[in-house]
Amino acid sequence: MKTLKVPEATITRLSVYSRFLEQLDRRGIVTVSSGEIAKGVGAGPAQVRKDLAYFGEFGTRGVGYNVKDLMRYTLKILGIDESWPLVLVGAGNLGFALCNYKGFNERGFSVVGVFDNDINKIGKKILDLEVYPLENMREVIARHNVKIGIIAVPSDAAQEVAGLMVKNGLQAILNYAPVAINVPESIEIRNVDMSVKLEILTFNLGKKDL
Amino acid sequence: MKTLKVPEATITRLSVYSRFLEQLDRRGIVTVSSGEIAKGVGAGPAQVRKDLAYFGEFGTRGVGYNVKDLMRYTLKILGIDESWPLVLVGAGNLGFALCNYKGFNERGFSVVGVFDNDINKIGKKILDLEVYPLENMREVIARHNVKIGIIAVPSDAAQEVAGLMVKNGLQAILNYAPVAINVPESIEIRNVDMSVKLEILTFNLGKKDL
DNA sequence: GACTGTGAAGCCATTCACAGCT
DNA sequence: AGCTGTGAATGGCTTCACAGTC
Repeated sequence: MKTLKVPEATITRLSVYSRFLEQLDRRGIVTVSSGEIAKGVGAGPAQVRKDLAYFGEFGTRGVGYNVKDLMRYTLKILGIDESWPLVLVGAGNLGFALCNYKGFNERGFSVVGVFDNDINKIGKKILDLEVYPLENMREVIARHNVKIGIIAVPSDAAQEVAGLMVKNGLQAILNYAPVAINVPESIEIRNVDMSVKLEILTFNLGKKDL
Repeated sequence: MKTLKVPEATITRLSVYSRFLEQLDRRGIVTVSSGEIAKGVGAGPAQVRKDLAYFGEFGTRGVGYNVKDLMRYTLKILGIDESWPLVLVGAGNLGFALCNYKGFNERGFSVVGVFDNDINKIGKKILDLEVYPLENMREVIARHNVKIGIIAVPSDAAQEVAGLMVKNGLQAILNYAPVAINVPESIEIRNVDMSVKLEILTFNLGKKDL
């Protein structure tokens, strides 16, 4: 195993393989081949093997991969073999939904603090979490040792919130506001644009009536 | 302008450019250069020009692009110069949030029907929309001439729902269930995996403590 | 015989660099 | 002079094909 730069596309697929393996495991399946994984997630068999090869040799030639083991390896690689506390800023519809989203919990994420600067939202409850003013963020981050923040505020507030997150010591940000954000090099940041995939669909539908 | 195959990455960026141009337009900015767009969305200037070049020549050499015109072109290319009705299956947390998500409306999408097979959810209201049983989907699709469906149900129900959507005449599906779905070649389908980007963050955070 | 792991080849997207226009 | 549009060069991801192993 050599450690070269891993393509982000590989990480993305690894996350998908990982969930697929969990399904197989739940169904009691013990062994799986790269071809079966490929079919299950919509990729090529060589792609699956190449992706895994970035991190080691997990299979047995002539046999395949042990489902439970490979599942654990993928979780380990992705860094979700332990749980991650999150803070979330923006208690609007989207923020509310993200807090309640079970898929995060299933993958080891849990929102431990929700913040907003809207006086009407502060004090409201989301499940068992109370919405706090932004001033409380620093304390919650310290108490739970939070590293990742989620931005779910309108575009015009996103940069300011990001700055605050960095100042409060967060190391990674997931930004749901459809706007580019500036943060120091050392901060990991990814944008989630909710409508991009819909627009890929409309683009492709449009091509068809030519 | 030659019509070669457009990379999906280009469409993705086009969607982002488009939103950035809307912001500029709202701020009253008339002209913009590829470099300014690049800076605003976090890309390279050559990338911006190359992406646009797939669809025509929209700029003026020595000057740049007219913001309003380019904005309209991008919307047209993406197919969202007119509005798209959507149906959504799954009235859980995620479905609820997607229905209420303003970002979709701002880009010309509107959910015209919400469906679920859970007797406890049927009849509930999401804004002014009532949750209907799946049997009503066909009629709503026909009445509003819907082409795109959103799946927001648990993984184990996703394939079945997709089949029903295809049977009812939908041409494109956006799948929020973290599972691969089989549909005929002619159907456009994209998966949205909510936790992938979080896992990219945890992967990258993990690499740092080596 | 079956399936993994991997160097090499092929392919596609991004970046460069400059001609062309205003 | 400044910025676009684009062929050429680069770089990187994916696919192929086969040697290696069970």
